[in-house]
Amino acid sequence: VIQIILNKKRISIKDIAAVAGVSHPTVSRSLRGEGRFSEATRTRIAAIAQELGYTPNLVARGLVTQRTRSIGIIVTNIADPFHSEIIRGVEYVARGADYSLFLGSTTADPEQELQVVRSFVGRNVDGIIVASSQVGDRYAEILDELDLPIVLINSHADGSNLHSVSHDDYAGASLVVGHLLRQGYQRIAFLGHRQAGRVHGERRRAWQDLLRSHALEAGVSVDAPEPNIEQGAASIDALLDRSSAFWNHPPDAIFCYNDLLAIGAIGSLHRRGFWIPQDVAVAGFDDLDVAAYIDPPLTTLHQPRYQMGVRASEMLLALLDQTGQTIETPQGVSMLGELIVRGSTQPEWQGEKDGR
Amino acid sequence: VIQIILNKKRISIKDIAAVAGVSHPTVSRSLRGEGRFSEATRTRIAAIAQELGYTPNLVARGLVTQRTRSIGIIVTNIADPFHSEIIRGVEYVARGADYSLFLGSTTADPEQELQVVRSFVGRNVDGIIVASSQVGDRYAEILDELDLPIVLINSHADGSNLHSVSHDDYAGASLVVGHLLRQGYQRIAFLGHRQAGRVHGERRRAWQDLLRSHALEAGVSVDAPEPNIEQGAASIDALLDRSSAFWNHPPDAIFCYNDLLAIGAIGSLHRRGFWIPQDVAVAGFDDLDVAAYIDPPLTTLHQPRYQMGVRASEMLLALLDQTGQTIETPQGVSMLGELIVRGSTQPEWQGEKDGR
DNA sequence: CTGTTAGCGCCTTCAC
DNA sequence: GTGAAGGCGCTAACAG
Repeated sequence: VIQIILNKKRISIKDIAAVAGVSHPTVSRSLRGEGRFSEATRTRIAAIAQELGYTPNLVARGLVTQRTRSIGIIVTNIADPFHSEIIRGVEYVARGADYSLFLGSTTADPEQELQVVRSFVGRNVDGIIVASSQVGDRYAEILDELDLPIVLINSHADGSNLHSVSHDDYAGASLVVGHLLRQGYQRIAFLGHRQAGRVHGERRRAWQDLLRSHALEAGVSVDAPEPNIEQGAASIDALLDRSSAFWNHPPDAIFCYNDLLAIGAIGSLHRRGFWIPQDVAVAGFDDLDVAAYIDPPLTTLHQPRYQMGVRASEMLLALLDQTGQTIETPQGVSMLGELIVRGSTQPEWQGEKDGR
Repeated sequence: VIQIILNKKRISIKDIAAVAGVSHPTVSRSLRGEGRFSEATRTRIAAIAQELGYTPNLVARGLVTQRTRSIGIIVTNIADPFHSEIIRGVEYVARGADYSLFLGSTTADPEQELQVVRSFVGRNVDGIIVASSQVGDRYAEILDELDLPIVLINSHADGSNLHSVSHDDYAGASLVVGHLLRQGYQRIAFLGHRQAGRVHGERRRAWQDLLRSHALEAGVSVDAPEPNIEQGAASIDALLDRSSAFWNHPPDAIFCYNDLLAIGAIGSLHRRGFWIPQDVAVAGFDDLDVAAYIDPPLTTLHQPRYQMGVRASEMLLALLDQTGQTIETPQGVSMLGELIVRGSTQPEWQGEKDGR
C-alpha cells in the first residue's frame, strides 16, 4: 500500500538525506531527475522517499523557483451550468499537466473581482483564466498590468498579456434569429442580460440587425438582472407590457440571452396561459444538457463550453511552458457553435416524441 | 486608483523597509498589526506599501507559518449541478474568510483521487472537503492519516480528523417512495447508480424496505454507470426488460437515484411512446433548478446542496481557527430535505399550468 | 557524481 | 518600539 504521508511530522528531503547518508541537494536532484547522479543512489533515495512517505513541499519549491505550477480561474457564478462546464474543462487540462487550480467567483461584483485577483497574485499563480465578462471588459488594463499571462473567455481586450478564447456570439445569434425569421415570426422580442457586457451586446446587435434587414422592428427588449431561471420568469411581465405598448400584441417569439432565461420565460408564460410555441415561440442560447428535456424542448445555439475551457487552459499552459516566463504573443481563438432546432420554435414539432 | 501590482519586479517588505528607512521585520509587524510599533510608522509604512502597490507573498508566508490559508475541495464531477452548488457554497464561505480554494475532480477514478489528494497535501492546504462519495467510503483511512482536518460531504467515516455533513438519504428516499405508494403505484422500479456508494445504498434500502413493508416486491432495479441524463436514458431498455421478466409489465413508477437520471429516463420513455405519469410515473432526487421546468415537472426530493457546502466549509474553518492546529472533536451534521411533489407522479396534475 | 554555500520572502524569537 | 539573527523546505549556483 502506498503511504501518502506519515503521521505527525512531515518528511523533508533533509530527513531522506540523513537516512541515505547524502546531502539534501543530492536528494533533491535525484528525485527530480535533474543534474548528474549515480543510478545506484537514485534508486536508493527513491526507495527511502517512498518508504518514508515523502511528499514534496510545493510551497517551498514555489518560493525558490518563482513558479507555483498553479493557475487561477475566475467566474461570475460557479453554479451557472455554462461556467461550470468551462471550469470542468480547465480543471481537466490543468490536472493533466500537473497544475493546481485556484477557483474564485465574483458574483459580478467589482470589489470581489479585485479581491480574487489580488489573492491569486498573492498566491503567485502562474497564470489566470477569466470567464467573468465583467472583469474582462472593465478591468482589462488592471489585468494587463499584472504582468501575468491571462486568458479571457468570451471577452476581448488589448494588452500584451491578454489572450482570449471566445464564441462568435454575433454569428451564433444570427443563426437563431435567422431561424425565427424563416419560421415566419414577426414580433420577435429580446430577453437580455445587459451586465454580460460584450457577450450580451453581440447577441443583441445580431437580433437588431437581422430584424431591421427584414424590415421589422426591433423595438421590444427587456433586461434580466441575473441570467437565471428565476429572473427569466420574473422578466416576462415587463416584456409583455412593453409588447402591448409597442405592438398592441404579445410577441410571437422571444429570443433569450441564454437557456436559463428561456426556461424561466417558458415557465412564466405557461402560468399566464400561453402555449409554446403556438402562442409564443422561445429560443435560448447555450444548449444546456437539459435544453432537450424541458417542455417544450428548447431551440437554442449549442456552445462548446467544455471545449472553450479546454482551449483556454491549453493556451495558458502553452504560454507558460515556452520559456517558463510569459511570452508576448497575444492570441485569440474564436469558436462558433451550432443551431439546434427543437420544439419551442416550431408548432409542427414532433421530434423525439414521434410514435407516441 | 488602486494599483494592484507594479510592473516588472514584485515589491517585497524589504523594498518598503528601504524606502521607509526601517528594518523589514518592522514593516512585517506593522502591516499585520502584530507586536509593538508606533502609530506614526504604521501609517507611514501603510502609505508606502499602498503607493508601491505591495501585495504580500502568501507563498513565502505559508512556508514560515506552516499555514497557507487555503483549503481544497474534491468532487467527482464539477459540472454536475449537485456538486457545483456545493462548490459554490464552499467558495462563498472560504472567500469571506479570506481563504483560497483549490479545486480538484476525480471522475470517480481512484488514481485521480490519490493524485488530487497528494497535490493538496503538497500544497500544504489547511484542510480538505471531500464531496466525492467514493473517496469518502473507500479512502477514509488514508484521509485520516493525513493528519489534516477533513470534512466529508454525504459520507461517514470514523477517524479523528474526519468530520461530515450529510443528507439523510434514507429518510429522504422514504418520503419519495412513501408518496409513490400513497399515489397507488404498485410496480415501483429503482434506477440507481451503485458507484455512489453509501448514498446510493441508503436510497435503495429505503425503497426496498418501504416496498416490502407494503407487501410489494422490490424486484426491479438497474444501475446506471454515470449519474447523468444520457445514462438515465440509456438505462431504460434494461429496466423495461427486467420489468417484463419480473412483472410481465412495465413498471408503473420509477424512483431514480437523482434528477439527472430521472430526466434522461423521462426523455427515453417519451421516445418509446409512454405517457408520463399516465403510463409510468417518475420521481427523482435533488430538486435541480430545472426540475420544475421539464416535461412533466419532476417530483423529487429537494436537497439543500448550497447549504451543505456552506456548512461543510464553516465546519472546516471552525476547526482551523480554534488553535490554528487541528482540534480533535469529530463532528457530524445531518440535514433532511423536503419532498416536492409535481406532475411526474400525479396524473391529475395541473400545477403551475392552471388557467391555460 | 556529490557536497557546500546561498537565498527565495516572510515571520519569529530574542536583544537592544 | 525596533533591529539582528535564524530558519521554514527547497533549488541553484558553484566547487571539488
